[in-house]
Parts: sequence; structure tokens; C-alpha cells
Amino acid sequence: MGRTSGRAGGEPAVRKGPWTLEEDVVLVGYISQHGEGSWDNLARAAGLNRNGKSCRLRWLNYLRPGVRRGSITPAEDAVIRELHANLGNKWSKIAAHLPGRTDNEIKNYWRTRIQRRPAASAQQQQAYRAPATATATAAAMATSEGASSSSSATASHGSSAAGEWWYVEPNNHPEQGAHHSRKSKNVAAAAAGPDSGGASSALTSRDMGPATAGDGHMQTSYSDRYYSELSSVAADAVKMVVDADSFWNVVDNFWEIPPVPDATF
DNA sequence: AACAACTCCAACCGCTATTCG
DNA sequence: CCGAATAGCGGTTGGAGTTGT
Repeated sequence: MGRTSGRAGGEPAVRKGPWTLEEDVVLVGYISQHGEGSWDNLARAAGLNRNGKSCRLRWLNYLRPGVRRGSITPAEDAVIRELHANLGNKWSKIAAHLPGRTDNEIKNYWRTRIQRRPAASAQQQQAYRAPATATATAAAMATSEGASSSSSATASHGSSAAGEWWYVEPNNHPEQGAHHSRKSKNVAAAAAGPDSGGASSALTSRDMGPATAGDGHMQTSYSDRYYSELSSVAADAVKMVVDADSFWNVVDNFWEIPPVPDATF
């Protein structure tokens, strides 16, 4: 319904719904050349049939350099809990304490993982002892990230100035039932091409979702599939605004993380 | 195998704040 | 100072993936 603009009543003035690979390429390419500016003008100038607001959101939340993809780490979880206790639903302020995380992501995390599961939260609080302050927690982040991403264990363990902490992922609580981790994406259908049945175009934003390791832990990277698809269309799409070589220089700078092998495809 | 239920999260909406002429 | 335009924020929605029955 609402999201994918569709063509109800003829050609829509502006596109809505999930961003396609081509649109991402155009947006990144344009901003790399001209920088951010008035979003409405930017959308027009870049030839994107989107409103400025949509472009801004897409850029800030997903395409902007430094945006982290992947699971919230235990330390980040602790920061979020603490800051939310102090600040309330001030997502942008909370996000400011978590480099690379966006307000939208934190908001979603809070609503889906914490707020919706009060019982689970209580269990988690038993399961781990959070550092006393957000700053202390932030200081602990480096350690915890290593712990959580490199291990296939179901619990993470780390330490901070405030002491040791343990974190048990919600899906590992027997009482909680299954937590459906989003692993593989069925990109086959999406890759079928533009206008293949309602789904708007080739790969969309959903397909660039974080690749996951076998243990279900998200890896901080675009999926290999998305990366290669981006590569394959970049040359054509980018011609509109910038040559492909400089575009990829920009991309390389933006996402310093090399693409990880994606075993899910 | 088919369906239902559940979960996640990208993106939209509406409102407020800020900037600019 | 005022009004319009733009940017930013928080709440909400709905599509799609995963798991259970």
C-alpha cells in the first residue's frame, strides 16, 4: 500500500517507497560531487524523482559515510538503556553518543528489542551488569565489539572501568521464544529486474542489509551481493552525474570496510 | 507444502525548530 | 518583525523475511 508509491492515478509526481540501487548510486554520486545542500534542489538537480526529505533521510541514515550497519553491540545496548533512562525518547541525542548509529536505528532498536519486551529486559538486566555511566560504557565499546563479533557464542563478555558485564542476546533466552534473525535475503526475485511485478526495481535497500555470519551476528558491511550489484550498475547510472572511477573512489572512502564474503547467497 | 504468526526495519508522515529574504 | 522555505525530530506504518504449526 502506502509505501511503494505505485502508480495509483497515473504517474506519481515523486517516487516513494524503498530506494533502488540506481537511486542510491545517483544520490551518492551527486553528493560526492556537489556536497549536501538544499535537499529539494539536490533531488531535482540530481535527477532523482524523490522529494528532498526522502533524499535527506536516505543519505543520513544509510549512505552517509561512517554509518554503521549491523547489530547493536552489548555496549551500545547499555549506552542506549542508560541514555534513554536519562533523556527519554531523544533519539538523536542518544545517537550522538553512538558513533555511526542513527536516531532511526536506535529508535527501532528500542521499540523492537527493549520496549516491546519488558520481561526480556528484566531478564537481560539480570543477565548483565551494566557499567555505571554512559561514558564508561562507551569506553568499553571497543572491547565488547571484538567480543561480540568474533565469537559464535550466545553471550558476550567484556569489561569496563565500571566492572565486568555480561550480556545475553534476547533470542538466547529460552522463555522468549525464537528471535528471528534476518539472515539470507531472497535477492533472486529482486534481481529479476525493474518492473518485474509490483516490486519496483532490482536490488532495493532491503537487499543491502547487513550480511550475517553463520552465528547470526550481523557483520558491519553491505552484503557482497549488494556491493557487486552496485558495481555492475554504477558505470551507467553514474554517468548522469559523475564518472564511474571517481564514484568508486568516493565509495571506497565512504565505506572503508572491505566487502566481506557473504555466505548467505 | 502451505499457511499463520511474529519480527525487523526502511521509509513515510506530521509536527516543530531554524534559517533566510 | 514576519512569512516562507528548509531542516530536523519523533511516531507510525507496512512490506518482507523467518520460524512455527
